[in-house]
Amino acid sequence: MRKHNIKMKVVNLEFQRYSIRMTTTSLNTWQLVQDEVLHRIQTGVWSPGTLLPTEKELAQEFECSRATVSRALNNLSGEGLLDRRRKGGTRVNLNPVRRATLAIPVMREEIEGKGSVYRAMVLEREQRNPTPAVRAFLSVEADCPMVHLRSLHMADNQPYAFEDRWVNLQVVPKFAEADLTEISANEWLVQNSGFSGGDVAFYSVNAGSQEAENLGCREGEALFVLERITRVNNKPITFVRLFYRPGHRISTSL
Amino acid sequence: MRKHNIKMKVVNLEFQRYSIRMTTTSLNTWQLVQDEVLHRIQTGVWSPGTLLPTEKELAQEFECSRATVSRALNNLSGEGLLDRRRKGGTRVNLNPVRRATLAIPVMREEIEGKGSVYRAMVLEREQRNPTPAVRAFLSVEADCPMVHLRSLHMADNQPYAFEDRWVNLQVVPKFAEADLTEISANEWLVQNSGFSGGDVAFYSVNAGSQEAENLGCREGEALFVLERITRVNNKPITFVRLFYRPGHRISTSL
DNA sequence: TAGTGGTCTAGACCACCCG
DNA sequence: GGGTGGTCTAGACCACTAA
Repeated sequence: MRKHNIKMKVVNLEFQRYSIRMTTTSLNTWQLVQDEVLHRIQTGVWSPGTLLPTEKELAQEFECSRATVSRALNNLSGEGLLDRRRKGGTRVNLNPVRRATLAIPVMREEIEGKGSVYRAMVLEREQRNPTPAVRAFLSVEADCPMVHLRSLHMADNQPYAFEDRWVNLQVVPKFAEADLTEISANEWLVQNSGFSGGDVAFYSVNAGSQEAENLGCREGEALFVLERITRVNNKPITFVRLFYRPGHRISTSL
Repeated sequence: MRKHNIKMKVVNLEFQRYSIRMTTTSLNTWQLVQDEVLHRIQTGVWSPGTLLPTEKELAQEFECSRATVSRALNNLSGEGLLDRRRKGGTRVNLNPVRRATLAIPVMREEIEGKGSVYRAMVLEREQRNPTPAVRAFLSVEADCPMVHLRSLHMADNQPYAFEDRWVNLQVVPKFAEADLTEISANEWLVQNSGFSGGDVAFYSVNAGSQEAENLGCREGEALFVLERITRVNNKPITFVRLFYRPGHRISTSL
């Protein structure tokens, strides 16, 4: 996309948003194309359901290569704004399913990132077989050796999150001797075992007596819960529930 | 990346995972490269902190173009596994910050996607100025004309989520006459106004009397809340809180 | 079956930034 | 300053699928 000597329509649109462009310093062609397409969608030039010109046509209009147009459109498609299919062309999604990307950091970084001092303490640690509920969740055998941990994550010496974790010793037997005074179970596992996938869920529960006691809140208070199953090679390696203190929220931008 | 006539090491690794490859039918070069790099990370060939070979070297090893290697590595970087910087090279992240991508669909699609019948009812609709709390959230003036809506989303005639929404009539004046019997407020806004960005947050609250009554649950039960501010052109257009019925969870895979 | 987007290449130039 | 990744191109072939 040449910055000068360009079609009238594009010049106008670029000019309208020049103040924005000046600040964001987006000089890349694919970003300019993406912004321009986004702008046309937002202003209704291409309303929901509209069939966009082909990549080749857009490449001609913007005077850039098809690959560059493709990158821009694929980005918008990844954000849920466009629906692209071979032969069918590219359309503006009727109901743009926005996808929110949440970062799930290590607890230490989450807390230190807020400027607080991180500290963790292991409250309870036992080696045992899984409870029936845990067994069902992880689909492991009844006699599978596991470590059950309860820990507390502190921010500035205030309870921040209560952790209830099961670790599968069949997959990571060395965890039985892991020293968790320096690093947390999560950090140990990240550094000492692979990682291939898992599931995350968020939900909300009323605090039980155990959570209330450890988090220093009333029983029954609504707690935000992050639940995660981590697998390596399709074998469940750990199952963890993180009960955040009341008022915790996770947020992101669209 | 040629499938045959390839270095011994790669052949071996491909062979080890052949059963997986057979099922996933990933024939693209960039996917093969990505899988291979992922595999080397997971098996510790490239442990956390390790500096990877340059794109050019990897392109030579995999016998493909640098652009293809670049795509594979950039994908992994986007997933938080790699840290890439010019001149600095590509490293395996020490603490892989996993990013979970959550889809935030329109309520109708969320419910119909579960095979249930969707129905929505507007419980209350009034035109008024914002409360101080809403004003602070949206940073609008005190005399900004708004519509305050309370609605209930039903799945198979059971309460599914309770919605508390404010719409900024300064930005979308036509909303004042919107007919919300056929489509929901969200759908109306998606189709009748642009969209440029917003913030989403998830948290958890105890059900108040209003939520309990409408969702048919006890007061004090822990509810999962999705809160969203949507903007067009940096002007707040709507602010919505969705209180899901007890037990609701959102989940995703890593 | 024809037309669209998906992928890949070889090469080029450039911006960034570590040493 | 030099080496890395970031971007871009022109062209090619291919996979999918709507008409």
